[in-house]
Amino acid sequence: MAAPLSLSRQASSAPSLERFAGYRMKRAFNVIQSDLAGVLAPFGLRMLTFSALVSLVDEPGLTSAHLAALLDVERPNLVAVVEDLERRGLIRRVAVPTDRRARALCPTKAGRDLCREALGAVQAHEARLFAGLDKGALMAALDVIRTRQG
Amino acid sequence: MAAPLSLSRQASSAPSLERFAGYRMKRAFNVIQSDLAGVLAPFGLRMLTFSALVSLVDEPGLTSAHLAALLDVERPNLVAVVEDLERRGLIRRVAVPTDRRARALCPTKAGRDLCREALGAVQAHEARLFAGLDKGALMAALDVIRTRQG
DNA sequence: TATTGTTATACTCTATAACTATA
DNA sequence: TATAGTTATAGAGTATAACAATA
Repeated sequence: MAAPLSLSRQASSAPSLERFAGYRMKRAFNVIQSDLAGVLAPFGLRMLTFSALVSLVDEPGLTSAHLAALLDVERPNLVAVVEDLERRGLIRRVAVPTDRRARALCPTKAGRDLCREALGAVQAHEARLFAGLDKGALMAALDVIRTRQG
Repeated sequence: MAAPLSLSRQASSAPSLERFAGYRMKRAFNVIQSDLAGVLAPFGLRMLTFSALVSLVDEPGLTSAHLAALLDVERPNLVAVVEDLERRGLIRRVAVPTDRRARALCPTKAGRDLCREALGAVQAHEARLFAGLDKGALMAALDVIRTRQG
């Protein structure tokens, strides 16, 4: 595939777009995301469902609202996720004695088991993806960016 | 907002999710993306439109298919983008003598001007966002990830 | 046969508005 | 009033299938 017209004024070896970390990040994140989707698919999990399950195994009893705040998504987006997890017997919705509106989300044994397996697969995936890279430094940089809204 | 049930078995100070670079990257990228959208909005540009315009200023005469390959998106997704850019007089579609199917996409003076202004705003934004960080190292790491599909 | 640009379409992700039942 | 969970909905973003014109 050659360029149809040679209108380029220079052999611009450093395209402007590539000078933006935001652009490179988007491209890198696309790779990670589609890769990760492939890793999670065999478990019947998508990224948000996986994140929710892991969070609930870490902190059993969270409500939907707490979970939404933790994962930084809006509450309505968790409805389908929680329903999916419950329908598959991975979590239970437990009545909260002190607040009849709320439902504590608790992982079942099956949920904890699936979570452990999926975590292992994701860990293996990241080990491959970040081999040779300073993952700690990368994560630290990402955290700085994350807390720099505005 | 206190946890409704104290079912947590431990004061798990390092949540499993946070151990994944993919998760941190998603969160960091969300910040960058919404931030960047705010920077580009005053110019009437969205991320993909901005990327397309910058690419065309860098390499005038690219066809839609070339642009799609360059930006790693499917061709149909550029139709609306190119139409938008042309309707606003930022690019022109020039007939290609050697291939009557293709149309060379060429930025106009207005397009180059808007591109320069938007590039400046995005650069300023990134300077703020990455202040104190080793942007070069971060970009290098992102590139390694990007080329590590599968 | 293959490719360009295009249409139509669909799916994912995620946000807002508004309802209900509680608080 | 405010909050928890939910419904309905909408808007990005992006992908696939298929078509007409051209190669």
